[in-house]
Amino acid sequence: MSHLGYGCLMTVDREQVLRSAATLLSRRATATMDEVAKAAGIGRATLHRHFAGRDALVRALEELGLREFEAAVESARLHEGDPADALRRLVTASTPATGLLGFLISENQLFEGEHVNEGWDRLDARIAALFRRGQEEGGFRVDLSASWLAEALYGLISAGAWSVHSGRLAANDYQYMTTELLLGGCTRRSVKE
Amino acid sequence: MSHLGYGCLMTVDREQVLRSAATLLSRRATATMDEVAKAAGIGRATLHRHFAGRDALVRALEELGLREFEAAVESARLHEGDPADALRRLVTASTPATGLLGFLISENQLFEGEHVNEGWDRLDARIAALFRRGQEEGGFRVDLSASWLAEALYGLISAGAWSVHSGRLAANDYQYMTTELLLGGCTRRSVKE
DNA sequence: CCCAAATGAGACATGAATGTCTCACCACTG
DNA sequence: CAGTGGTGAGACATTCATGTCTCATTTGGG
Repeated sequence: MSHLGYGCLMTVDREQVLRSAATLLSRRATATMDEVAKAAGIGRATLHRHFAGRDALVRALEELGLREFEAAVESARLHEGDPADALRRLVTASTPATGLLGFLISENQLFEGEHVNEGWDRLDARIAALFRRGQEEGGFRVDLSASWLAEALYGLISAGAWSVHSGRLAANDYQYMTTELLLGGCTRRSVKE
Repeated sequence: MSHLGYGCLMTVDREQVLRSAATLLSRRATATMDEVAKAAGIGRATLHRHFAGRDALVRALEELGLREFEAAVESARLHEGDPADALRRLVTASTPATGLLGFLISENQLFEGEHVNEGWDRLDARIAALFRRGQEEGGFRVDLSASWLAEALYGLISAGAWSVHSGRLAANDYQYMTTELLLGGCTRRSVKE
């Protein structure tokens, strides 16, 4: 039973499989189960033993990504201290999940009519609230809507994840490049022009 | 012969089909040809008459998106005047193509090993050159690499396209939100802190 | 050393999407 | 008022990914 995850010697690392799957699927969503398996370095049969099917795989991806991002949001304590610092903490804490997030962000219509993960909406609201707080406390510009800033954050995370994976951006630079660009864009200028 | 495109009364608007296909596929890349057809408001048979198959459809998408983006880059005259203004012109000129770009940006591994569109690389280089020029002329910060700024631009275009399509961002605000965030992030501060 | 558990490779059946075709219908043309 | 060209709907065969299974092999534990 590798059911609850870690441990269980000799068994496939479920999370590792999901991470490589996310990386592959985020840039070629039509990839075959066989390709997903190969990308994870396992056999297709084994992949099927862990995930009943493609749907189950994608749902597991959603779940893990959401769980990790939620943990990141939690640990970043968005409501405390300087909003800019809170944003930095968020980017730092979510760094390990960028691969999964890249997938969830770009493919966000995974299951047709389905009530788009309420969990995601909740996190989205908390992040937008951070930007709103920054605006109210005077540090962030108010001419860029909080919800747009949240969307921009997702876009930059996604772009950063891909840049790192494709070798155009050093992994060590990811956090700085992302936070600086976003903060630079949403911080109010001390002086006009 | 609707071969060369526009005109031809009574015939399906090829570009319109491609645009709606891009919008759909960018958020659910596994969508069926039938769904693509319905999204475009035409029958599956008609879709097949215009595009030999799924591959042909995607390639046509690539082609049109690249062509439109190239035209935008061209008309923006990136090497002239203030780099910030050039960037504004680019965002403005590329606005009609955001739907297509959103697809091409997120799904950029469309055909396995294939030489990633050299056309795209060329445009990418020109855009990175714009940011580099901005850095050399002193207007843009140099601690964010030009290639990262280019990637960030793509990410923001993609995020903006989706925000507009999903109703979270007014179409009229798209250009302002995108350019202001990016320019705010890459412009050097007149005063420290 | 032997057993249990998990894996990889492959064969196989199934099903869904694909691609092709026919036919009736409508719009515009001459 | 035919005639032409494009279309939608549906039937159909086919392909290919999927999902299930078996079996040999490897790995780690008792």
